[in-house]
Amino acid sequence: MPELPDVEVFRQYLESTARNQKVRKVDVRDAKILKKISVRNLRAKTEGSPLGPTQRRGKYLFVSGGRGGWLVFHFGMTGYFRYFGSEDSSVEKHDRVLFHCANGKTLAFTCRRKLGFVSFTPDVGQYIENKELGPDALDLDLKGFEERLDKARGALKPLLMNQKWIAGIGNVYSDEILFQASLHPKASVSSLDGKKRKSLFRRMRKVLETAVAKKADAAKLPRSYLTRQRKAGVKCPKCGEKIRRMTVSGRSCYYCPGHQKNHALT
DNA sequence: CTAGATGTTAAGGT
DNA sequence: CACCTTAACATCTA
Repeated sequence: MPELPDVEVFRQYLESTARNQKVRKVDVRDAKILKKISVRNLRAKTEGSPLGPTQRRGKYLFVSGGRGGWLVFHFGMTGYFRYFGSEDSSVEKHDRVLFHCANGKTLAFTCRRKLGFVSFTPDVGQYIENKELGPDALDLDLKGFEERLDKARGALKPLLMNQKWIAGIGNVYSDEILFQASLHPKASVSSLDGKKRKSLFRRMRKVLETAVAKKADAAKLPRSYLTRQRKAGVKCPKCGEKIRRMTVSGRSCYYCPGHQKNHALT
């Protein structure tokens, strides 16, 4: 479920495992997972250098590959890292790129559906600019958030998921944030008064911080969280109403009709 | 067998 | 031009 909290956990995982390990050999098992770089070039840029430091912006993870620039990881819907020693584990079916390190261990970029990718950039700032990524959702203060709200229009859920507006929030956490803020996913930005705007910001931070602290594990989230049981028909942990499913901008959206009401008609 | 699943983005429409 | 929606991507599971 790679949204901001998941990617932050992947970042921390890499920092506590493969960080500073020199890459001995890069094994690209499926070249289609590479974006805008050839196998040959990736190897030339990465082999012989240590991994890290790391940097994250929204759902994008950047890992310094030494003097040549930065590895870029995007996890799509099913990506994650595995770090293993040849003894306790081995290569699995969906491992797409393997970073064999000098210490004998391997960092695998695993991605079942191949919607994620591995890329490379000489300049992180430039990469972010090209993608037009908005500020990281955990790197924005209330003032900055309100300034961006001033420029925004339309429904809240698609706005939260718009990576150019704010980076890191996806389908699951946008539902959770709106659930916690008691705002309807289709409520418009213009329907928010000052109090609701502030509440949305606070809940956004709280949800993302909590998710990171719980290692992005849905089962470990507080009982009051929608994400623990994100499906239609279950009882809302806040008000007891039945959780409902609807489609919002092409994605399935779960919400509680009991405490997330849309007062502004559209 | 079919529908749907956490993300991004190209393409088409308003 | 800006914004919104849909389809496509690849693969697995309910």
